[in-house]
Amino acid sequence: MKSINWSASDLEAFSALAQTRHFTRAAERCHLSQSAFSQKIRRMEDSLGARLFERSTRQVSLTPEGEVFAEDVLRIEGELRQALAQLRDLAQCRTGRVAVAALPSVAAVWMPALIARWRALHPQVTVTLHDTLAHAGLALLREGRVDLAITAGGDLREFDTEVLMTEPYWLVCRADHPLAAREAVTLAGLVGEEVIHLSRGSSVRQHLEHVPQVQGLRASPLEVEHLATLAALVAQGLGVTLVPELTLFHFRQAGLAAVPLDEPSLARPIVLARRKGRALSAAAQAFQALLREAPLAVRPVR
Amino acid sequence: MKSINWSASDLEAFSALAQTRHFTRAAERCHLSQSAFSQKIRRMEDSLGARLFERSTRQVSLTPEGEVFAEDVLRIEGELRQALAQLRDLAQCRTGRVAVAALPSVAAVWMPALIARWRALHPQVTVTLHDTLAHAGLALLREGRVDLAITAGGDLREFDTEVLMTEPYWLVCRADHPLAAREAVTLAGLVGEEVIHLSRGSSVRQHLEHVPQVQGLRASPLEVEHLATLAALVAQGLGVTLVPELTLFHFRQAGLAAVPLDEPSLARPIVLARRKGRALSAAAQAFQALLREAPLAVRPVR
DNA sequence: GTCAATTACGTTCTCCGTAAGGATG
DNA sequence: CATCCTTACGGAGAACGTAATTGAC
Repeated sequence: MKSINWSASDLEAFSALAQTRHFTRAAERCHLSQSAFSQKIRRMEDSLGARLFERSTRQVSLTPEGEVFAEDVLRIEGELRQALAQLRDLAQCRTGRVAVAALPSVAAVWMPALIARWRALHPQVTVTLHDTLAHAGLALLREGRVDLAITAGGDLREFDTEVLMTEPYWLVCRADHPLAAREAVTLAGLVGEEVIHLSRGSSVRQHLEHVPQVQGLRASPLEVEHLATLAALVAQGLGVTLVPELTLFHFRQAGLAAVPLDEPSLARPIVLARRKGRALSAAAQAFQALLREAPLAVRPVR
Repeated sequence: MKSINWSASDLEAFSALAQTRHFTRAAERCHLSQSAFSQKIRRMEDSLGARLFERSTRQVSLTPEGEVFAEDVLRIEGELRQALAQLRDLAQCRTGRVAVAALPSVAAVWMPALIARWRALHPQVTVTLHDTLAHAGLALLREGRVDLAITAGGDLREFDTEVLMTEPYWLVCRADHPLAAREAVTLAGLVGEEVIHLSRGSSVRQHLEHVPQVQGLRASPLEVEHLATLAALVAQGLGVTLVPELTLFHFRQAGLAAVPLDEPSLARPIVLARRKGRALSAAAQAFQALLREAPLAVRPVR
């Protein structure tokens, strides 16, 4: 009546015998010798203090207790199998979900191709993309609503971070502007230009405000919330503007020109943030790996 | 990444660590050395190809995959425990049910005390008692509606049988009948008496019809279905009757007397019948054991 | 420096396979 | 007598414990 350590193979052996009602065939199904199989069943019965099978040398059948047990075992076996399979699938990114928050510019320029690659690699893993401003993205991360946040600047001390890429700025001006034809410009070359800024809530503006040389430029009294508006103002000839590379797609229109700003100090870091002390899911790890190689593939041109 | 044979102790170890988040304490809970415990967890992770826990030497926490698995494991562990417990309970007659069919006389005379003993021994095991005539009882047995049938005679070839007791017959007559005072009578001593029989459907009558000496007696033209009617007819002085011992309780009334019939050949066997080739449940086995000793305790007196 | 998890290594013990035994039709 | 389950016995490998090692705070 000694207690044994019930294992999946025990359950399997039991249900094989319950179904076949034949030791030899059940043993084959379990890839065991008939003798070992017999011992296995015997050990189970001993540990329970109950016969599970009624056997003569010619006939094997379940006892009433065995029948009750058979139902339970069949169910439990399936659940265990399913739990293990689910775990394997999660670990191998054959199923699961990953949620990412990204700045709108990142979401619009960088993510689409990346998500396309992701879907090719892991078609069964759901990706949820939140295109949010920096603050909102970090809030989602803090609450655990997303696994990863891609942001720029801000107070990131509560998170684990890594810089994915540093994003250069570009000058945007009218196509007929004297600077439009230049290969590159510097901040010094912008003295006298009227610069239209985004409003103070934007991460771009916050970044620019920390750069003394930008403070030295002439700021337009105009301040807008949206890049589309900014493009229209510049197109109208009301000034020029400075924007990070990833936002350039807003300015690809007739009448506007973009010129690289040759100011390494101004490049803004695009940061990947994770919750501190929290392990990433396998899917999130895989997505992160993709993020790390992706910047190499992204080179927006003028 | 080698596959292991998942056992109950593995699930237990996992859930212990998931709850305590501390290897040393979880190992204690599982009665394992901390080292063995650590290896156990490692083997599980290896076999899954997935980390279940995120550990530093100071901090242990579940990975996202581990959390998913934890829910499953907790449920499965409980179900396995419950299935094993239920089986043990069934085997030890700590729960369960047993159904018995018995002749009305057996049910009325023998069963009540026996069931009382049963309930003292196995209070949680439900007993269903069907007090049926022989034919109906065997039908219930054949259909598997009862585990055991207690009957007398009939065609029992399709069942496994054993004789529980052989029941002597008694003469029942008026108290003022000449034979009433006798210590015992024989069939020969009944010549000339008018004997009232039960109707041909009863097992008693069928049994008596196979005894030549009874055929030699003078049969009353009266035939009744019920023993109570029979008692009334005898009390009225319309004849005497022959009944098995277990039915005597119907005749314990003023004006009637019962005299042992000293005819071993007439004793009718009370038979316990089981379905052939079917194992009995533990509860049914225990009930059967009680039945086997019970006849010794039953000695109805005059 | 202490606490806690991992690694190393020798040992124990479970479990399996081969082979002999026994029961049943 | 053939089939099929059980018992006997020896061996391989899994799992455990002690002890040394590594790592974090």
